[in-house]
Amino acid sequence: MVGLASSIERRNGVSLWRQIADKILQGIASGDFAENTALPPEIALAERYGVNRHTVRSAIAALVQEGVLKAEQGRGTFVLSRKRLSYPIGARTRFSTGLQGQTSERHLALLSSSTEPASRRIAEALHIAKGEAVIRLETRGEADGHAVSRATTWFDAKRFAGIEHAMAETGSITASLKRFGINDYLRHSTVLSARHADADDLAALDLQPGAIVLVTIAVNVTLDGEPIQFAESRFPAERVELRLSAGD
Amino acid sequence: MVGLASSIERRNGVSLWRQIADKILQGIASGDFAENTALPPEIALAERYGVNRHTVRSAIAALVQEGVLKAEQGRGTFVLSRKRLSYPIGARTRFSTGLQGQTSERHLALLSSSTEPASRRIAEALHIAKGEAVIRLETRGEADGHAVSRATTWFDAKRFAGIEHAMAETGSITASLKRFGINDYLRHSTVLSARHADADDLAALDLQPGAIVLVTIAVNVTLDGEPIQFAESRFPAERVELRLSAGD
DNA sequence: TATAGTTGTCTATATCAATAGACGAATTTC
DNA sequence: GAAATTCGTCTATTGATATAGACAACTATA
Repeated sequence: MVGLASSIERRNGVSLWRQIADKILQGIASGDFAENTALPPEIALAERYGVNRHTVRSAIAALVQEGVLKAEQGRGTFVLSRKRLSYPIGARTRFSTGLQGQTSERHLALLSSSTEPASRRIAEALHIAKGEAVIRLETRGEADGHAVSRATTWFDAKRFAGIEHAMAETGSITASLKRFGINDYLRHSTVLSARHADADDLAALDLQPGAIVLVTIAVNVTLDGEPIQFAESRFPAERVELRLSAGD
Repeated sequence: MVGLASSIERRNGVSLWRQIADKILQGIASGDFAENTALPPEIALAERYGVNRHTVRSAIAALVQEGVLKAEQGRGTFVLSRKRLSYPIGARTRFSTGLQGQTSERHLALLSSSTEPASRRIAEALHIAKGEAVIRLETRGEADGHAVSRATTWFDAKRFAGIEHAMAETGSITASLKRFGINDYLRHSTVLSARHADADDLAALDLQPGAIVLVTIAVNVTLDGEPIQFAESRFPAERVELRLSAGD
């Protein structure tokens, strides 16, 4: 659709094979390379991108490793089906319900939890004093066995004492908050950015180095506007897109 | 704030010096390295990231080239001030008003325009038949002389004939739509993703290769819900963050 | 079965990326 | 003025990246 010719840059800190791999991923996302069909042969790709066949092979090898492509000697290299999940963000953003219909199974896995003093930023967001105790949860969102998010969440430790146990049992923030008398809550604000995945993201989200993560920083509030949760979530850009609904 | 130890990955298609450069940028964004102060000396940075001093120097050289840092022999390397713009997205998303208060000057520059048949995707979004003529505008958002967005926008050619001239004159979508009797409009939907900048983005947004762009795909509608505009916008992640307001 | 088309493997070469060490040049501090 | 600190430049070495060419292995098709 947009289809602006975007060529390859050299000597820029990003190796050619990774740039080619990214272009192939883009091509799959944009529909240039259809799923379950063969990619153009290596020689054609090399010509198309103006690089050597071996460089294309390096890119393909990386994508085979990532599970995006499957190479078959003598036949061709095939695009495996891999749809991006579309994660809705709005006033009623919730992990599980947001992915309904796109996956058969999803839940939040609690990786670890701890209690720590609130940093200035978290204290401001939660309307508590700096240094007050907050509970920090490290979670991974999983859908059909694939990691789709990696989040760090903070709650006021006084008000939500023991929420880590509720999370571990239920695998759901919404269900855990119900135990503290909160039957409904709203997304107050979301700030969005993107960066390269760091080592923690790579491990938790099963990504290859150089991958991009979408980062959201959000505050959830009760219906009265009282802040209850501060969270930073990372989504693998190659597997997830964020859908913002106006009327939500 | 989150402060998870994120170390450096080797042999991954992204060179160490670019990874270090990205980490320094992150450090500036997160406040670890304050603006208008000196960075830790090269040897300290090399130790901190576990690489050779020369590798750190390569990273610094790239950031000096980008205008983020300034090195002074004998004194140190200094962080120049460069705050991320915070671009609000909601039902009333508009380029100019959204940045009010953060910049003294901003406008949309029209790079080029053309008329073309609507692709399936654009036809669906604008509720017209596939192949109908649409006007395509290529624009660059500028704030205080810096490029902050690069967008491709489509309008129904029948209804908005000549809108490219209005855009060129006014430098504003909102003002241009007024000439066609549209005094107000709403953001109907936004889909958000991220990827590495392509060659066109690099040139238009004055980025270094390897940079990340945030991508939004949006549909604007009249108050009656009639779609009038389809747009794909790219924002440099290192200079812009997107702020999503729930009540907007 | 023969041929064309495609991926897989091998060798060789040139350039880039990263490390290592030494020393020069400019600035600040004592 | 001397010393310490810090950035700038140079040489050398190693491993990763990229190109080039040749040929083997496998598949599909005429």
